[in-house]
Amino acid sequence: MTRTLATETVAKIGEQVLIKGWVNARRDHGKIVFVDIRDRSGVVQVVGKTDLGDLRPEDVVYITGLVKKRPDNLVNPELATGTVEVAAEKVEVVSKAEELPFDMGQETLEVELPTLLDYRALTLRHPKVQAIFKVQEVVIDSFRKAMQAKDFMEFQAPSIISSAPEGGAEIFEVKYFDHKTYLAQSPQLYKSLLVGDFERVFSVNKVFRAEPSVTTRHLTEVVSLDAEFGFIDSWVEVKDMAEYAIKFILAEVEKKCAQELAMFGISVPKVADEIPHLKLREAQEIIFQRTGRDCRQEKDLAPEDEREICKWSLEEKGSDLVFVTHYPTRARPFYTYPDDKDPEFNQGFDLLGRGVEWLTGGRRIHDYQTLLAHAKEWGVSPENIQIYLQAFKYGMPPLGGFAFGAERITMLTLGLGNIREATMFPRDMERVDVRLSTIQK
RNA sequence: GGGGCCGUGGCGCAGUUGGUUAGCGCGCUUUCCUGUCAAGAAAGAGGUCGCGGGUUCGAGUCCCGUCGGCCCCGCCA
Repeated sequence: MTRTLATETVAKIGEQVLIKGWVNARRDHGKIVFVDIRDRSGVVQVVGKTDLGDLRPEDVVYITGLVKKRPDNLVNPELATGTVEVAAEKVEVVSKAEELPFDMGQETLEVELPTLLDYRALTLRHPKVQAIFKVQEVVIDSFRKAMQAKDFMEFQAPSIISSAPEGGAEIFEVKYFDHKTYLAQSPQLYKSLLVGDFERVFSVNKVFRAEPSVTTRHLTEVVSLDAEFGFIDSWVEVKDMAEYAIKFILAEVEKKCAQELAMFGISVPKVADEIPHLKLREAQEIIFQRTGRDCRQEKDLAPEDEREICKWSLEEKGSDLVFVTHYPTRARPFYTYPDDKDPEFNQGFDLLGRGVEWLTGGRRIHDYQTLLAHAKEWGVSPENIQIYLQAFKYGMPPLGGFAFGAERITMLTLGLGNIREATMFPRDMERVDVRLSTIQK
């Protein structure tokens, strides 16, 4: 007999089926026993005699039985398969589970972060935990679809690089035969140079940052959603493309993940018809006006300021998302394009949402001589970025691009408190599946 | 790298101004129960309070050290 998935039972009333899955819960009434069986489609109730009484949570079972329509008074409206149940005839335990370290039967898995991650193979079975990664899948998939719809070509960026394009402190060194190489902290230089070859490119890949920071929003290994394109008239076009992408992504999440969002009791971030954008100095002025906190000379917004400007955006503009543009030129990498009117500030931007950065982007310098001059001024040796410079030496259109953090979009869309929850196997300074401080002893 | 907080049975927590046998919920074991869907009921097992030292007649409860964890800041996606 071929397997029937849990949710397929509703269409098979009166039929004999074979259900394969995990025991989600067992309710033993003595002469009658109920067992919820979970598979990738969902959960269905199996009803039977005492032979179901020995089943324990997470046992893998094959159950043959008859699908029965439940009487009206026994329908469970909370369950997608609540109108039916499977009357067990044969029960086979394929794999017996040991006693669980915590209760998996709760609607919300009530464990602390270390427990959640220490038992990752197990906690990933919980429906609400799975919902996080369903959302993440849609985020990444819809980024691809958004860029493809705009004629961008996906490419594979290298992870092993020979020099650090954006400063050196936060980069992992890699032993590479007899040479010193690094893990890429961004596909930046590659996506930019590829604009000289393909005009419009994007990539979905891991980037690595050796920043010694342990916060709720930093990881050492993250999924970067990158895009870059040429023949732009101004940085505004780059911002608009990023805006298009995130609107597309959030609309897809809203459409495809209604159930998942409901589990977290949250809706996708509110986006205004046009996402508000303001210069860093304007943002700082607003913060000063609203809070009296004077950060007007700072080169960036502190986390507290980011939260405040997001609050402002939601209250005044009805948007959870807000662009902050024109950061001090010296505070950004050598390739960012200084503003024509005010070269102290550049044509770059961040997208903030629900208090945290989602994206960084901007226009890049396309003129070869200017780029060379900037590289030198920034202390970047031209020999180290030869492959990059080559693209600009032989004709490069005006260009720009942006990069989203996939885990951050997931985290903030669902309102999670820690980015590690939005990562299946998070890497940070103190954890690589196991806690490093524990195994070093 | 700087600062704050925390560490009590498998999990999540409570333990008043230090004072007799350390509590609760979930889970676990046994029993009862034919309609539950976080099933219910009854009984039971399981901790000496991260570790080391100190103060005290007496410490989970105060002090020092140590190990571990969480959060905030710097930096960023």
